[in-house]
Amino acid sequence: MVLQKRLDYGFNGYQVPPTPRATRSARRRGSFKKKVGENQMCAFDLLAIVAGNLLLDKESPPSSSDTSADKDHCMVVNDNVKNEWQYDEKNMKIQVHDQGSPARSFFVSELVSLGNERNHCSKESLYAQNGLNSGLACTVATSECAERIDSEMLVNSKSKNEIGTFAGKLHVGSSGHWEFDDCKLEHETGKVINDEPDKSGKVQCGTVANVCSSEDPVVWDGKPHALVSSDSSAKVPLCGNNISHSSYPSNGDDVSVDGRDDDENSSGCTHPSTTKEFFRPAPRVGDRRIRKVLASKYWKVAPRLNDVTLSNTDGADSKPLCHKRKNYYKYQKSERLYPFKKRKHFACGSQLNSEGWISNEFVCHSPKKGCNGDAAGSCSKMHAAIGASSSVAGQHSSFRPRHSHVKLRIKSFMVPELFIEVPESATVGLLKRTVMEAVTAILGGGLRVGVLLQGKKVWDDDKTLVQTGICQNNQLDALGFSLEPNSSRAPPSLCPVDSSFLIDTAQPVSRYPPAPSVVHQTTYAASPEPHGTNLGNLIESDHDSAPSPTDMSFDKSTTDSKALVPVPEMNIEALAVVPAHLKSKRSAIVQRRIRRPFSVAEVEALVQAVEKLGTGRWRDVKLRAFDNAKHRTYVDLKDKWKTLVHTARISPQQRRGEPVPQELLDRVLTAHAYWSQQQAKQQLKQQQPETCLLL
DNA sequence: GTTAGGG
DNA sequence: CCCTAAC
Repeated sequence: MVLQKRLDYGFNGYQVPPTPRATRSARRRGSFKKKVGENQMCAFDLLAIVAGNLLLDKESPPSSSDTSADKDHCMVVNDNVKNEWQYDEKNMKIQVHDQGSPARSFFVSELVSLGNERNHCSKESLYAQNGLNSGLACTVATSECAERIDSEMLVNSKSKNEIGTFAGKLHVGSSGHWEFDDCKLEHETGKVINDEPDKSGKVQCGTVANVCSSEDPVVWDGKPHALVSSDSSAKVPLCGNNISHSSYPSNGDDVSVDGRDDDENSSGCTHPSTTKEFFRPAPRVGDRRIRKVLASKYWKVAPRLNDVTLSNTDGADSKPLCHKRKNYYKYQKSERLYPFKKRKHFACGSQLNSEGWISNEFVCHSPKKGCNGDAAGSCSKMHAAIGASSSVAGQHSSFRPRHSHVKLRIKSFMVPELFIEVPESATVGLLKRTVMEAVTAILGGGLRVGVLLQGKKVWDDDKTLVQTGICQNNQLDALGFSLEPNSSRAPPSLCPVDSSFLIDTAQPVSRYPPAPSVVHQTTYAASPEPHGTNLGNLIESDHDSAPSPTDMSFDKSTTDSKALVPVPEMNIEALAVVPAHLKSKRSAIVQRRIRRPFSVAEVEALVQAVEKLGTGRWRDVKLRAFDNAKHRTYVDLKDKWKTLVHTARISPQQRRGEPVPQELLDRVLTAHAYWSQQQAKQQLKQQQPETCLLL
């Protein structure tokens, strides 16, 4: 049975994280200080800022809890915020009254919270093992909401597969930052704590973080909730890893950076989620209590190797972490997430449930039939609903009076279509996990933000908002953002998406030549040493990330006229399909590596190495020519040689992909023939003595 | 861990 | 690019 579902979160959108925060690295860079000034900010900056909400900073290792936080506690309870939130039902706002800072208001819609089953979190999930799966999104609930929440679900993180969702989105319409200084962590109790469970319409803020026990340590990655900050100041809202560390500059001028190194925290279950999501029960929604869930954690992918070491410098408690690390390596080795499998069953007729529920719909199985067309558009539906908001964040003007700021409010991001396949006998729990994995695959795949203006994609990152016209009010209405598979802009920890995808779809190939090969060729040309060279060194070590279109610098003369290009239909391939006939719960998540076509330079390097070393010594070839190309295994090289030989034998018309110079193909054939001959000779020599002995 | 070959 | 047998 194939289930196809499109997930809608809230208003078909990713949850907007209420609190833009800076990761430590971001704080180091001071990027959070960036403001959006229409006169100085270019499109790229805007992208970076938005992306900052979406992508986890790879460099930020999972942080531990802060001074006031007990390491062993998985639960973050923040009672600092209590009674400071005033929910304005009429306007669907939350007014924040903070000492020392002006009141801020947040648009609130629905709530999203995620309950993770504990064992899933700790044992079954690859993501968990990789620190991806950590805990709950925290929630802030009105008492009304709280009543609706199955307390068991929230309280007991061990519960089975409870994914409770209060779909919703949050609009943060302020420049303010939230600080949670007095968070306390409560071990093993994943309960939402309402400091003042009154029913007066006030909003309680309970933070549920990383619900897992210390025996099931999960590295909290500190991943911010995705999303969108409508913070008009547009400070890069990278998420701080630690709730207690989170110090969100409220004016962009001063950022307190906690110098503590969180990495030392090694006890399990450490990194509390800092996210808060405010919600109110969806009005007029009736009994829609549980909806889809997005946990912030899924916005982060595995940390880099050294990040994984996290916490572990003191050696204590290293065991679980080592375990985790091991898994992480495994994950690393298997490379990044990639669509689980090619879509053989494109959805023909997936529909959105108006409520955003997962409705299981049968999918037409027709393998090749033109479902592609339909599906192809789905990714482009990831566009964020955006509203130009002048109502929010008016405070900023006071900070930087010199520049007029562009104020944006991104209401939500839409989750792209998902295709899910589960056996009929699958349990609901499995279904939930499957969906979660699918979502994770997307989110974990790394996203970048595209900017659209009047339906057209703005490619030129260097243009200022003024130049692009984004700052104009009427244009703001036409401004949109899209989430797209990320590539180079993503931290390495984020899964790169097949570069060819970007090149093929999001980028007109003819106009913007694929960068990897460009890089290769230039580098290669730079050191035209003949034989004996380690060609691999000429090949950039890691082209995990192909430059995204936004990275490319073009001739200014051309970019000007092409700053706006039609939004290409996204390749549905970028979306994930979850095969749910899980052979085993673990292997279900193992994903195919992304396809990385060999560049001409790589082919040349390969040919040269094989000419020298011969076939059958792929490890040597790898070391010699591709030592720095981590993503090329010797098996890859062997396979490539295989295809090269095949390619050389077929007619040019039959060849596909980036054309390989005939000269190279000739060398391939020559070398292949030569080494085949050598091999035959070797075998003969070996057989000779044997036969002699036999005789 | 490598190699070879089928899928 | 994956998988796996064989070494």
